[in-house]
Amino acid sequence: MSVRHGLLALLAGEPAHGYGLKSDFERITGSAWPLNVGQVYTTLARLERDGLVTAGDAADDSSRTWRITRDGRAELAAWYGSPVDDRPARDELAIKVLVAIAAGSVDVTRILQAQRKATVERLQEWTRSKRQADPEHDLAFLLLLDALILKAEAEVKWLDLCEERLRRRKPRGRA
Amino acid sequence: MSVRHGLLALLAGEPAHGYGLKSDFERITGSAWPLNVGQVYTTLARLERDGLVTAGDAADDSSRTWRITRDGRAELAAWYGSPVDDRPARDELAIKVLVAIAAGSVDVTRILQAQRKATVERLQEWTRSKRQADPEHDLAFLLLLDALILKAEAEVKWLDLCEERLRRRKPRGRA
DNA sequence: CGACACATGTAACACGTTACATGATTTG
DNA sequence: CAAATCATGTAACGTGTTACATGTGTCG
Repeated sequence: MSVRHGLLALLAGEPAHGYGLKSDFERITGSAWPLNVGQVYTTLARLERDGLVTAGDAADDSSRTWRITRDGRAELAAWYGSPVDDRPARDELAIKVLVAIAAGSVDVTRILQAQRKATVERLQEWTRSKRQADPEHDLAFLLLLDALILKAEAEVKWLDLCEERLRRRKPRGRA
Repeated sequence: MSVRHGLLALLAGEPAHGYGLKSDFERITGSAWPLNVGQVYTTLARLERDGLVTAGDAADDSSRTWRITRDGRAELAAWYGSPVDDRPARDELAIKVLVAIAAGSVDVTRILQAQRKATVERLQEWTRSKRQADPEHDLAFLLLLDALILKAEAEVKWLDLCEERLRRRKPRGRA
């Protein structure tokens, strides 16, 4: 529900056109998460269906101005006020590794190393970007990079841990 | 595509019934990610549609045995062989914080602290579970806990970083 | 017999996402 | 004028997810 609530949050600031929301969203998220403009409109339609936003008819000037409703503000406040989902979302990488281990006949180490390589590469890109960012102006972008970097670091740590645990278990089949 | 590929991977080991796949999946992922059995069947139907699995008709004994196809094995190998999605998935927490900052009129610190509290709580639960796990038998479960813990730790670090960066920027409005 | 695990499946909906069609306005 | 940007929207599809309906077998 990121896009949904993201747009709601933007509209809480001031009414806007669908097209503008796309730009705002991308500016705020430093273009790390591009948003297809079509998705803005589908999402707005769903928000309208749920009574969280309204828009004047486009009849007059072919551009609709979207506004958040009272219910919308309540929903937004609830979103802000409650921590992001309590139980862990399905993690594709973890599932991949776990089923690979369970399968037995798969070269798990190769998977781990390939993933590690890819993740470290992304990590370096982001670290590079971070050095070039201006802490005064690009605060949001910087925070975003921090998030990506910390996540990637955690992933690398986990991959290493997997290898270690596997090695520690594996001593069998060989002298 | 976690469920989809997860089931495919399980079927690569040996043919199975839909119901059994549910149990296998949950056993392997330590019941951290329960899988509604209905989803198993919808997913199997989609895999069948895509030619990645086949199943005999249930006509005979009302239980269908699902098998992976050659295309299925190819797809699975591709999944194993390529790192998990290159560009970062939309991160609800990051988006929440970024739009909250952009909004200006939202108490970001409260959001950060509420989230921190919730995350630390989960962290402690998982750490407790980890202490009780047997490294010999519950290897998969242990790895899963490691993943959750490392992720949560990264999240906490990020939340702290956000607060710090905000504090560092904020010195205004007060003597 | 009654509860529980085994077993299958459909219908409906959620959000996310892309591709496509269309037009107005601005600017080089 | 042509290209880019602004602007709106629909159609279609993907996975994930839940609720519901249905039946068999087994064990206490």
